[in-house]
Amino acid sequence: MSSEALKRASTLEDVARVAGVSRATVSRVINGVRNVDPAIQEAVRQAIARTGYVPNSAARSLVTRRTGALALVISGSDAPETPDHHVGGEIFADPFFGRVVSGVFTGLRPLDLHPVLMLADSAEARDKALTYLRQGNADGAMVVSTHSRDPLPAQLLAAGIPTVLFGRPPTPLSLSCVDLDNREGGRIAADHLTARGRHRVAAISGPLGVRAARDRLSGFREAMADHGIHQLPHVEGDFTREDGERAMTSLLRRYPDLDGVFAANDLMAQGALAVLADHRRRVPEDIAVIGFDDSSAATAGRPHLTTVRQPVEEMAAEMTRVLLDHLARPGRAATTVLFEPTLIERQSA
Amino acid sequence: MSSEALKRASTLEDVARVAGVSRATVSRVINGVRNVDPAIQEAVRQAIARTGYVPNSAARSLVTRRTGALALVISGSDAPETPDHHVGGEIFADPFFGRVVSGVFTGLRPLDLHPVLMLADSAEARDKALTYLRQGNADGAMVVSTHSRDPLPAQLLAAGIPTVLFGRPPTPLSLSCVDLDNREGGRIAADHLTARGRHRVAAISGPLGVRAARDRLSGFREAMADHGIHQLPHVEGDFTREDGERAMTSLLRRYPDLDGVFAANDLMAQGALAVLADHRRRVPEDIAVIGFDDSSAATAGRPHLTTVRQPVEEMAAEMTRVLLDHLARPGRAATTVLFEPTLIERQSA
DNA sequence: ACGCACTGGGAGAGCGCTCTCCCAGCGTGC
DNA sequence: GCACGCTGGGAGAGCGCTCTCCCAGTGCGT
Repeated sequence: MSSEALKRASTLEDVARVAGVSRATVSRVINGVRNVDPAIQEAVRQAIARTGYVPNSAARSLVTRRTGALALVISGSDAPETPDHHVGGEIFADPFFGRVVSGVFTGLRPLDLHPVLMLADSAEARDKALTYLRQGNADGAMVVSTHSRDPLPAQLLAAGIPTVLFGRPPTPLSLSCVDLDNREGGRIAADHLTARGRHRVAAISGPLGVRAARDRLSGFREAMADHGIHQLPHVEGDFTREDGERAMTSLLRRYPDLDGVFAANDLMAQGALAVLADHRRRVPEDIAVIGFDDSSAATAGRPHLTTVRQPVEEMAAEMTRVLLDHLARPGRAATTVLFEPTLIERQSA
Repeated sequence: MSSEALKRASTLEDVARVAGVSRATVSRVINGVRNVDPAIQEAVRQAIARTGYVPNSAARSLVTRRTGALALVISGSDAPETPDHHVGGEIFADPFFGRVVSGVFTGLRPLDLHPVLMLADSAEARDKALTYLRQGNADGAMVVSTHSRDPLPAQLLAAGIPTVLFGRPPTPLSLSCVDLDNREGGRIAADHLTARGRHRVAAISGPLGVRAARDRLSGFREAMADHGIHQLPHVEGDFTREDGERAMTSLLRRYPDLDGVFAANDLMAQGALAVLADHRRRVPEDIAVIGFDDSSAATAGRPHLTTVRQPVEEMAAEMTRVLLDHLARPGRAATTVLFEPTLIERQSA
């Protein structure tokens, strides 16, 4: 209204003065707490409009001890920071990341919350993230922790920060988490491959330091053994497409008569597909390929990937809901929500 | 230390008491402001360690008027929210998003800052984002605004929120921005295609409501005209792989003798490649394909895409630096940083 | 010996909000 | 007619921090 509007944001005090009431009443109207006379309510609303008042959230969180922010922590393995690579490049390039973000937004949309993104890809970054959280910059944390010996979940627990994990930690913690039944996923892949009559089968696993990767592999191995196949060529990959290419190349050289491959994620399966195309192997006729995740990579190339679906978006949304629930009702026991993998049958197997 | 550590976080006051100094002195030590006697400094540090003190950032920002958070706003076109789709699914699935995030982290890493992610994909979400920013939840905003008539940049300017844009707005605003010389990128694609002897060429553009898409197309058209080619079949896509497939299919039906295609991003080029494979067209022998971006999609399939590189990570990092600069020195004039596209020659053209 | 700049620490006033008290006014039951 | 609940508004005490003053002590020049 006046020229001072330019220099200084208006405060509750200003609104109260304009409306001719006390600060407390304005606060009541804004937060919808207790009964306030309709006429006064209207006067306050007009005063707010006239002053262009916007509540200051720092002041608010100082007293409420709530920030209205949730952290989404990507706690990867310690990434070597090469000069030509950008921070977290490989993590963010993975469709998995986008799916998690999408799911988190789905869970957050109903409320007025926004995630603050943190990358904890080194001991230093982890400490900073922890400090940041302890300073009360966020009300809680959602942690996508890949590496088994990641200390962050335990640290968050110790710091008393409400936390939900994407993926179960290797040793149980009293933290809530959402996860996929990865072992079952591996089994599904094995069953499908053998049902298709494949018996000379190999696996491209994820990094064995990652629990999900281990579970997928052991589920696959178990089911294969159930089908009488005990010899299982195996190459460890790092979940990137490039590594899928490398793994497939090495597999092809060592076991030229392979007729089936299970890759622990779609990106590596895509890499395998590319190498197979280079070698003029027909998929699925000569060699069947089955991926994992059902990410956008599955239908990016030709043939479309048959894959074990992991409903990442749903899982991330659920993780968000669980965290919100913990914030709403503190002191509730930790829960684990396990999702079931499903087979998505396309062309590659 | 004591049992009260459990119930109440320690404050400056506590540290001061333990160290036997005043609050002000503790604050000085923590913030490294003014000279403090080394002995006292040490005493304060020990007191901090003993009390497990962590500064409360809400209290701090209340007085400093700084939050230490920057917003990364993805202000897309109004997305229809279908029940089966997750929020922002397509945006987050695009490698572009991950590259932006990676670049932002690169720019933020040196400081202790984390981006808070906001999705402004509807008028309502935009209002919420604006409100959030006006409440002082972040010190500034980085906006990836795609759609031409997106009102958000102007609103942020009006609200006096330090803002940097990824991509120039259609009508100049006094906001800083980083962008690619998209027109030049289109030209590069045209020059390369004609240098390869392709004359029956078509374009798959991005949505013409997006300035970058328009610029790429007009640059391409201009250069083609320079080479004597004035007839240019054109299909508008929406930057997704699926739409690339759809566009290529339609192009192939209408112009079966095409020998070159320019797709305005790699995702659509990848879709085109898949359709060409389905039609048994050899790339690049029968038909050359050139993409745009040089994202991970470029080398995902076979053949590898020849593409016009947009250094998204560098651009996002620069956007972050520009914003930090504006925050450090308020009142500086808005700047525009223009990046040059480069040709990355691979197999598809 | 005195004044004076300079160094380093303390006191205390806020920053803008919430929330607990407290209290005036009013209807109700006996 | 009076005590009593009940409704709705105001006063004011913080939340935990920063930062401006202010002031004591020290070393220096003259």
